[in-house]
Amino acid sequence: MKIRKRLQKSRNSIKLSDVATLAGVSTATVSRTLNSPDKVSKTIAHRVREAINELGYVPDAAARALASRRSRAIGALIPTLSNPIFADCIQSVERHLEGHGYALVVASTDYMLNKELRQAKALLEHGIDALMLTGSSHHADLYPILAGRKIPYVNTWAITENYSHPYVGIDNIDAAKRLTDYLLDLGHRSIAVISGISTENDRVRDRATGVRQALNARDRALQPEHLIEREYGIQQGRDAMRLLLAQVTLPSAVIGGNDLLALGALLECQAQGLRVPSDMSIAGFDDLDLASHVSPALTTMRVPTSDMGRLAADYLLNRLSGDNLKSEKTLDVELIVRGSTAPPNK
Amino acid sequence: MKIRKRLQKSRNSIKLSDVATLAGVSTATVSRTLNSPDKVSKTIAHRVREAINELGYVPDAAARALASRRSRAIGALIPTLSNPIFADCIQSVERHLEGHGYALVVASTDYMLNKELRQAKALLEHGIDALMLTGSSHHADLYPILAGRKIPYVNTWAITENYSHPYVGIDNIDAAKRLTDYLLDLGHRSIAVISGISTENDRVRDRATGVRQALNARDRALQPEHLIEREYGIQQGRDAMRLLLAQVTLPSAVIGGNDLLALGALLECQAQGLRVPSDMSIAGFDDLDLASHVSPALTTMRVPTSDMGRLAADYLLNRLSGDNLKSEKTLDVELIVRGSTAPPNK
DNA sequence: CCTCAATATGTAAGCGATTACATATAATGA
DNA sequence: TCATTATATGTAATCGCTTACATATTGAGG
Repeated sequence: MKIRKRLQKSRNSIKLSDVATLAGVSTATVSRTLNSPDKVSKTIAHRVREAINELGYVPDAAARALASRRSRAIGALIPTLSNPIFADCIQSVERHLEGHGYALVVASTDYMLNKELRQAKALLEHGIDALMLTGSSHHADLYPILAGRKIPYVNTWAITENYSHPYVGIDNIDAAKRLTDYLLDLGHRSIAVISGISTENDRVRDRATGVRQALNARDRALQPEHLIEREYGIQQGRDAMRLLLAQVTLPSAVIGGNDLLALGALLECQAQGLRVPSDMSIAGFDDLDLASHVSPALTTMRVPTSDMGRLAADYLLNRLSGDNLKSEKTLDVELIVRGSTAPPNK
Repeated sequence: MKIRKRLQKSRNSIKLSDVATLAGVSTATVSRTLNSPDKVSKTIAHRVREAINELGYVPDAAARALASRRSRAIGALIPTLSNPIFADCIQSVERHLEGHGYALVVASTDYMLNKELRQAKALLEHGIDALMLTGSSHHADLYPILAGRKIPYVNTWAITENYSHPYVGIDNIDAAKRLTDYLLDLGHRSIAVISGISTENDRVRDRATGVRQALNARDRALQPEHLIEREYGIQQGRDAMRLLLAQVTLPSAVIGGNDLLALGALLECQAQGLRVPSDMSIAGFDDLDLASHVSPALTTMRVPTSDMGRLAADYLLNRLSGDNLKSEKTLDVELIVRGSTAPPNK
């Protein structure tokens, strides 16, 4: 008589059938007490639960996933956790998923669509039930793959052209337009932008577009030399500002693609003896914690980072529990006026 | 004749046996080409790979996990992603796992050991192969559970007493001691600490301990009223500094439990007209990006956040691929002296 | 009492891989 | 040339659950 030896782990370990035996019921009943308690009588359910406790039974995720075809895990694709707005957003997602028994699998794209696709595939192979994406423009293969596997997904941080895909995001164009309008209303006529890297990044592009549209609406234009792209970071903001300040025609206001770039710009101005906001107005994006504490405090567009995470998570959870609704949630972005902006010096 | 209807997802979907049929080989061979290519002849492997491509086959993670008993997912438990040092660390972990085909499941503990235990259980139920922990003191039930399931784990951000558990971390006591020594060497005699919340947080406690030890070594003591605990945050740092400045005996130097607290302290000093560092020296912990850009730039202890993530990930990956080595890696913390500290005013 | 529907369990067939063991084939050495 | 090993495949038994369908039980209505 030969006995197959399996890996150690499985031995010893208590399985559902052990619980069933101890409770004197069938495996189906144990499974039901766990997954749809309403289908089991009080008395039996109680007995089963006692058996579970006595044995310290823990269900096997893989077996459960295989049989039920749901892994109870949700994937999130973000550019990088090193950007605090994404970290905060993901934190919010995790908090909400956790409460619903879902695990969060994160993967980062480094702002590259190719990597996004690769990571998406990896997440799918690892077995996620739904996927949260960043931005609205993706690799051409992405949506088809998701559709093929019928994986619910949602875009975040941006809205979707034609509302063709579910999203929970902000209107970056409009936000940038409003910020620019605010500066124009203050009297600024020459506005520069220190932008994030626009390559493969629709949010960044939209923000630049918004600035352009606002300027054009008043018969102005964004001068090519007044648009500088840099990776998000304080140092990069400083570098960019240095370039701007070295130009022949100085802007009177600068919009940072995010608060870090804006802060860098602010610091560089101060380092060069310019006074903010009297000599130079500076505005940012995101309203990081920082923004309100620097001096002068940063005028910025506040983005509801946590709300976005929560709503995106909620949407996916709803999809997974059957609701087949679409989601087209545009969240409000709030202009926070602080000390770093003022009318220009005449 | 009755045909069982299964959920939709499974139909249509291509499975390993389909590949086997198309390639004209057995399922075992397909599985082998995927998992141990060296055991398959070139020609057959090639044929199998062609079949895979032609069908667009993607392995089913759940089935694979059930049969092989490994999910190819690793869990990470951190206090919160909202603290950038953890976000950066996790980012680094993700980057390294990704390259090895492992997925990263994150869960946050909010600095609470109970929640840590709960989340650990949740992660285990979701089926992780290994677990990365934060800190070295955990709920009493945690290690036994991990041991029971033979799950490799590693502590981070701290070292383990008696080297009783694998870790990749820093010696917080020593780091705080060195920072304090530096201030003492500058001539400071009255040093205050704005600490994180020490409850259930060994890193925070260790740092306070380090300060105490350094002071005691020079026959000084940390005055109770000179130790203030606050959550990590700029505003909290300001609040704490305000309290300190309202006291009868002012310290001449303040150590922040992290850079945010230190920065808050710095800003509050400046807001109250104190000059840093001449009137008050301020030092932080972590060396966030910020620290070097504020003015005066922050003296701080640099913690190798990304290295920690990478090394922790590496250790776990090694464990999973068989190496049964222990890990007791104490990473170096570097004192970065900048403008926010100076000898005290006489 | 009896019928019929609703409710509570049980039975056992998958889910889609991995892998121990058996078998066939090729390579090696005497 | 033949026995003896490697090397390559195939066969089929799991892995630990979920769930469709069958069966048993209970209760309500007539």
